[in-house]
Amino acid sequence: MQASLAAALIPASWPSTAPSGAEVCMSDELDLAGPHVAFGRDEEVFGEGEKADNVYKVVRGVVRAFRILADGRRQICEFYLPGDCFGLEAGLFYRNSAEALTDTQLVVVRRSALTGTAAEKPDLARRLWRLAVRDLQRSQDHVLMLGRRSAAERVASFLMDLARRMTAGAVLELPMSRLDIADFLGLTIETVSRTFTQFQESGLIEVSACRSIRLCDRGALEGLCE
Amino acid sequence: MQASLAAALIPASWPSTAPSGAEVCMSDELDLAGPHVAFGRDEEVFGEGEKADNVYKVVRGVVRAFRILADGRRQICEFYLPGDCFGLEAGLFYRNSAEALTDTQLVVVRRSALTGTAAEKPDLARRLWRLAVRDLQRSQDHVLMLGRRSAAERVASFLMDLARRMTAGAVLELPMSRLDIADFLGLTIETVSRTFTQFQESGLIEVSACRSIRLCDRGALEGLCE
DNA sequence: GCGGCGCCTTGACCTGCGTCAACACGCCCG
DNA sequence: CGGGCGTGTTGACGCAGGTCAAGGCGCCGC
Repeated sequence: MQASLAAALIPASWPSTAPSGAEVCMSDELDLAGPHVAFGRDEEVFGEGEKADNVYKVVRGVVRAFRILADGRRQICEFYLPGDCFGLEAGLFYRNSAEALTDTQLVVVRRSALTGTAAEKPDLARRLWRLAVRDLQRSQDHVLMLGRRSAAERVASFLMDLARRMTAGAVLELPMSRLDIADFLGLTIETVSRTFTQFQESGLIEVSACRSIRLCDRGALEGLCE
Repeated sequence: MQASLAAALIPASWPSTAPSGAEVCMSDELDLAGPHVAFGRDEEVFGEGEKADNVYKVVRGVVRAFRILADGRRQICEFYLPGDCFGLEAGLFYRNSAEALTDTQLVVVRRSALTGTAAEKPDLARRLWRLAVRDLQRSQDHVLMLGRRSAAERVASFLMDLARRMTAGAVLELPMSRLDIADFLGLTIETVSRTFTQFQESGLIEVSACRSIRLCDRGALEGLCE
């Protein structure tokens, strides 16, 4: 795909022992610098089981990470938005597949460049760790949602999470299809669609184009997230 | 709960750049040394939202980590078995609660002892990272299971995972109740119970006492895990 | 021994979501 | 302009798993 990459690592100041502000601050824990690589709509970035040689950071566009069962059932684990890093594995191989949702630009860095310098740069090592822990927290939120929430609650959580991460104004532009949403939420497209219209009938949202959602009653939506 | 703790960190050799053997090797990535603390059945180790001052490692017994929704719905994120570490957070606070299932002994280490030395010990930093990444992988497996698998598949996966981690012989001694299993698998106790009897009727397992499960047909069980 | 309490199982019934199918609405291309 | 295709919506129906309720079984204390 892409040949050898010169990767520079830009360190930044880091609080030593005490962790910084309580919760998830999504952006820029890991400042990767390297060549930008473009991926087209639905293009594979890497596949499950491939050798995990590269680490990525989204510059523009959106990426889905997912796993597929033998019979074709798909579960999307995460959507990566601009600023998010992904592809850093503990083992030799990628455990998920990753595809661009839309035309996407990624920074690509050789994994060896990271793990190599991590030994000398404690700062970097700590960041890698925090990156992983934050992903873990998001994944555990996902577990809670899939295990114990109703369809309506899942859709509401999804919209609010996306709105927060995309720092949208009143109107949220969904970068993904109903199928992607369904596969993220452990539902079917029909249920997602019905939930949207049901939200619209209740005045929680307004679906102008099917990818443009106006969040009319954020309070009620928050309420559904618990 | 427990007073000030002297914590020693025992380093161990670590391959530098290349990651070791492909997949999850559960044990002893983090060698924590410190005082042992005992917890009784259903005793809380820490609660969601508390200050995350300690890190734990299971010596004996089992711990559940979980989150509870406002209306009481509970989702267990993970069971920690002997050798597993838990409670290491990126933020200031625990994001899950943790309770001992049975009488349990834990090694307790001050978090500051870890994060402090991590800066000087790249080895340790790398281990912290791998620990987090492995938890992440387990959590993503969990997501796949909750999002896309049937009740029977979930129960089968659960049994096989537990059998592997507990290195059981033919008979698996469940350390947890049906309710715990249900809350881990996103099901109800009734469904878990029915699935067990259905497995028994199909000859996959044999339930001698209700916590003792003989795995009669591992092949078939594996088949259900995909 | 016996009553009470946890935990588990089982049955009958219900419902939220999946399944299947039809149709609507762009959008592209001829 | 019209047909085809991809995507989304809607409706009718079915079913996996939830809910509710009853009862069994082991264990403990008296």
